[in-house]
Amino acid sequence: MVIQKDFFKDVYDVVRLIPKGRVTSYGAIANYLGDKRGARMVGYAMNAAHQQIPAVPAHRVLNRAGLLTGKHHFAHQNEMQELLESEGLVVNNEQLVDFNLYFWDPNQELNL
DNA sequence: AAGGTGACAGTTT
DNA sequence: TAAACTGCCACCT
Repeated sequence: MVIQKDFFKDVYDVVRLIPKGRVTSYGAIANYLGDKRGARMVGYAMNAAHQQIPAVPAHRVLNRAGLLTGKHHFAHQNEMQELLESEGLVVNNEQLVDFNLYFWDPNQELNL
């Protein structure tokens, strides 16, 4: 498949809009897309994010608790944490410190 | 064609 | 208060 469904494309677009040093949650993206129940679909979409061009900053997308649930899907399991730390964020035991502080809500920031 | 899985989230016990 | 279960919808076998 050359392209992905619009839902996936929209997910990637939103993720690419996340500012450097900020993070968001799957549910927030799903909510922005209007599918509050589609949080799992967002995560599934991210599963194919690695083959998207330009690369989608999937490392900025965490779960509701701020856990790096998807780090296992990266080329290197520490890649996600390294990238987050590279952006000035702090990760402790698979969890982002002050997740709420760095949280980036598309519905709020994009002022839908 | 049908069933099972999954980078989540909300509700209930 | 913390832990566990169910609900959801698209993709894969």
